[in-house]
Amino acid sequence: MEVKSIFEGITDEDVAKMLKCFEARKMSFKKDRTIVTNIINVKLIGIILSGTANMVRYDYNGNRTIIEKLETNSVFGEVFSRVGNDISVIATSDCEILFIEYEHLIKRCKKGCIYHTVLTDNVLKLLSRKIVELNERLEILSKRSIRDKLLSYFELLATDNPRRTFVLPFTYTDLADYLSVDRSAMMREIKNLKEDGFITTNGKRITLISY
Amino acid sequence: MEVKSIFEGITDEDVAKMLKCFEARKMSFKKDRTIVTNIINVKLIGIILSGTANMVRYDYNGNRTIIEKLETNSVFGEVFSRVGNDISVIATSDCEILFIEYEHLIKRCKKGCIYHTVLTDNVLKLLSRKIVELNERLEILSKRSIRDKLLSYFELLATDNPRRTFVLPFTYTDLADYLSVDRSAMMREIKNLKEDGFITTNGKRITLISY
DNA sequence: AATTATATGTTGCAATTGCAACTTTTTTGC
DNA sequence: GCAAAAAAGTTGCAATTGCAACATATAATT
Repeated sequence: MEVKSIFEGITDEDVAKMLKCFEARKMSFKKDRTIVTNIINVKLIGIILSGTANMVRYDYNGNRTIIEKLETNSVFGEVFSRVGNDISVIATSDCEILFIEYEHLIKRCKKGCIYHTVLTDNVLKLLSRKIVELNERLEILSKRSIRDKLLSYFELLATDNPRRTFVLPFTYTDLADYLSVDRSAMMREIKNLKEDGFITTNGKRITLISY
Repeated sequence: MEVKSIFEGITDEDVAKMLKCFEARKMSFKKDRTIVTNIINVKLIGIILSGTANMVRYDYNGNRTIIEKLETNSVFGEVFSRVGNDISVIATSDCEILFIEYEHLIKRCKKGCIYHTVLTDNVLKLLSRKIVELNERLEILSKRSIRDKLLSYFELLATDNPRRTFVLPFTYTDLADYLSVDRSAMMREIKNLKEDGFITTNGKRITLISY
């Protein structure tokens, strides 16, 4: 998840110049405050300089879906994340956000911003990475049972850890909203997975058991 | 869905030059043949020059998921579509596919391919568009009932049509695999939607009823 | 430290879904 | 135009899920 900044490979000095040219604006948000709503047609993108946030949607039944966890250097906005009129980004800790117009990022400007090529390459990589993440998410949501959703998400988290253990990046309540399932049904299924010997848990530390 | 070619804005002559430089390869596939399997770590991308294909996955239960419908000018490959070891692209009609190494698309080459900037912009747009599509898909799959999945997919298809009518781009069998639900349960729910006055159908032509 | 709020854990029950096993209709290939 | 294959349409039934309504544990706030 170590998202690199879109300014990777550009000196601080040059970044500062570009930001000025881009008319970038920095804003601060307290925990639990709404950073943006109704992302549709907003041509701004936001970069999280510090803090964390969730991108969420509430449907007409009042069900919350956590669309995406955003961390430092994460980027959000219409192009990067979502079209739709019911999406919000909510700070889950105190945040500093940098807003830039998307067009600036990809269009070469007339002024002296010579690093647009580097920037474009970085944006390309970021978009590719986003696509990979979205596909991972899709693979999980396309599973037909809560059990399979949990197992494929856990599998993803355990990847690259030989001990097949990991710490949930969510509360269990949030996990249910991330997997789009009922919380109590999910808890029941986690209990079943433990009883059936698929996992062991210790709070948010979960270990996948292999035979 | 009108996907523009990644070579949009470049003359045929120059495209031909670039393809040579890229060592692009054109291949033909008959209907129902497998175009690629196990996309993981394949740094090639494929462009559909003619015909249609589905990107599919079979899970260990034998359930098929249609990840994506691919049409003329659609692009697929690890960066554009999916990491994973169980994905295939299957021709749904006779197809011509152009294979190019991804690196060529985004790296400026030493030879005389002067249109890399245009190409990069096109790839950027394509990736953005893909992200939008993936998010639409995610919104559908995150719905908790078959009814809501159907309704939000239908809503998407009816968008921009004042008559709120559209033709399913799928067979009903495929639609079930696209929504990741059981086919017979889906058919039952479609019947319920008709009885409850949400939709009318005539074969694959469906009309959403508004009050 | 006490109070409040939030998260975790449980369970009965009703509704929804998936599965299996069919029939009927439509499409495809010869 | 006929036979075979695929798709569409149905239904009973068992399994899974969501909902509601709790109890308990943990974290946050004053």
